[in-house]
Amino acid sequence: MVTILDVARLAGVSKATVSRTLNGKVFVREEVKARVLQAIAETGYRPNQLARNLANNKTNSVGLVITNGLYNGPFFSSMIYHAATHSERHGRQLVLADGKHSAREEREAIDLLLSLRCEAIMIYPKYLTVAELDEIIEHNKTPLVVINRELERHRSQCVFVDHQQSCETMMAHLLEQGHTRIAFVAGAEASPTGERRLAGYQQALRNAGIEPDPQLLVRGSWSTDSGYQAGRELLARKVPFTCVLAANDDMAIGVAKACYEAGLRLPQDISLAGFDDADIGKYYHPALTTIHVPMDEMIRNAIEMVLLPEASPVSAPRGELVRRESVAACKNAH
Amino acid sequence: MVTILDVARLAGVSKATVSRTLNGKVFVREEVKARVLQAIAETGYRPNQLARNLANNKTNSVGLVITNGLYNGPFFSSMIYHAATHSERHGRQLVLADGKHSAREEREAIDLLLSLRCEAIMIYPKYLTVAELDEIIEHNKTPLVVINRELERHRSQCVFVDHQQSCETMMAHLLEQGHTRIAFVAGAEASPTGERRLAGYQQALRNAGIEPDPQLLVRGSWSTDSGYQAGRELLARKVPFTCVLAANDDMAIGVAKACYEAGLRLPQDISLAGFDDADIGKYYHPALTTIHVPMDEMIRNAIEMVLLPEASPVSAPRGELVRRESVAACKNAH
DNA sequence: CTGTTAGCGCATTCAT
DNA sequence: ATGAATGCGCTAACAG
Repeated sequence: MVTILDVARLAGVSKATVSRTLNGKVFVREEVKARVLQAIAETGYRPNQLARNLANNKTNSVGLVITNGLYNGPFFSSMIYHAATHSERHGRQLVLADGKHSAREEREAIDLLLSLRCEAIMIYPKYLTVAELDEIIEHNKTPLVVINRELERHRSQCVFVDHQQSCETMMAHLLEQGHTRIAFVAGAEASPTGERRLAGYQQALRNAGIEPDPQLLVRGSWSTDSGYQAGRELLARKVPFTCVLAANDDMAIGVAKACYEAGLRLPQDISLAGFDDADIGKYYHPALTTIHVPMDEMIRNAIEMVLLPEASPVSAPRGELVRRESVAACKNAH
Repeated sequence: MVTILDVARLAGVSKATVSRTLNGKVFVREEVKARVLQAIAETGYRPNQLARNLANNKTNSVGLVITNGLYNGPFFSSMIYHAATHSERHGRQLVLADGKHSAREEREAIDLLLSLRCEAIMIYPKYLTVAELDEIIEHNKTPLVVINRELERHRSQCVFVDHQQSCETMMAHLLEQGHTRIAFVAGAEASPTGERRLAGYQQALRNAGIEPDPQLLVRGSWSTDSGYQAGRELLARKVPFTCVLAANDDMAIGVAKACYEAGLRLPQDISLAGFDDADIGKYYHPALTTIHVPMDEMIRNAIEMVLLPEASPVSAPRGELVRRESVAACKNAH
């Protein structure tokens, strides 16, 4: 591998001069600069970022910890997309680390990013609890921001949306359409997001004077397939309902498949709604009513929090109802 | 930041000893080791990977260049997922670099990864031509593998599937179902993948004694929305067709939306098929007939090629027909 | 404007 | 088994 020294020798200058012409902070005589550039071209020299970063004690990179198994779905691919875009916008390289399947591994992923000397770290936690995250933040010097968790002790180190209230917004819409027998496909157990959405569902029902019927509740695990299974389960119970709300769009689409298989029409026979506003929802038939989670804004906020600590704190973005075709007025409504 | 020296001092040993207990290659007296570990715990020391990598001249990382704007779709999210999984399996960290919007920027992304001293680099090119890729491979010492391009001069540095023949396989199925008026929604212009699929479409038609009708061909740009527009365009032309083949699943779903809007039923009125076997296809209604592109296998091969150069070369995986519900026998068939 | 020197933090000789 | 010294490739004073 050709180093800066090789270039310096070939150009008949010192390493420092090569470094200078490369970094352009200090003036170098045009003639000398030309010789150096020439030597660089001839040797095919490429600065070693490792050495550079070590010398500067600065890496120009931000890390993102998420569970690899999740990259796949539309939700996380959108997250990675925005993370990469906004990192780039701030001149930083995005480094991904896999949180895998346990709190310990999520910690290790953070450690890896820390040892890589990322300037800042973002984490979309799956296993680490709020208390553990608080502790990690407190024991670390590098800026750390948690995505999708509310950290009461660290308001400037988290971005999130209020899932419960988003769900209540959705429920208000559903109830307004005359639905009262609304089934709910919950997210994975122990998922804070899932629990908040479930809580919103139950709260909205009670506010409307309706006691949640356990027969109308079934648990999925976020995947489309789990939504499909949940839909079948719901149908098999033979309890009446006119509307299904799934805790994310993927599961909603799974539910739709189960309905279609049972010969039901959407939205004429069953109304359906989800959460997240995945791209597919817009093109699905019928187009899926959902709650838009402002991923772009969340990630942008997260990156700015962590890269521009002096920036004014931003308010939590809110989920927004997106009315499309999959929810119709309830025909049985009196 | 606490360094190895701080730990050494606190433990009353030399830096070398700390390094040794950390790397475990050389024996260290248990008692001393314990003291060192103790000191590490007390100081919260975390080895600096930069320094470590520089000293070892080795980074344990592999780079992946793709166009950020593409992260979003199911195709690329699946790619990133598998890339991360297989890198991990080989103990390597995946680093993403954005190829952005031009050949120059794709080159820069490679350069970045090179300067980061990734051990190996994978690229899913969008703008760089085969000739340029050949040249890049020849001028570089670090292993480089190109995904989704056939490099005749570098058989061991590329993984790909034969899109034309995959398309012919699909067409054979469609023709077999009695369709003769088959519309085609092509991919983005100048996309080799798109062109190969288009060529397969036309070739299959000619082989069946049917002259491709330009009225049945419309160009999209891979996105669902472009598929939707293409579908509307097709319908607006008022030329008869019984089947639409889209160059990827996203566009197929866009076409489906256009059909539904026009009051057409799938597959009774129009058969529909796509490519890539995106997850959604399985749950779409009707479930989408498609060609499975073995992303998992491709990426695994790519990583092994580049990390285990002595491994025996693998044969190109083939796209496989996945028959589902969106294609029905042509009722007009004589 | 340019060369010299001294680190950045760690791994690895070579001695002991 | 452990310590001292050297170097990885580069940047940043410090001189001149």
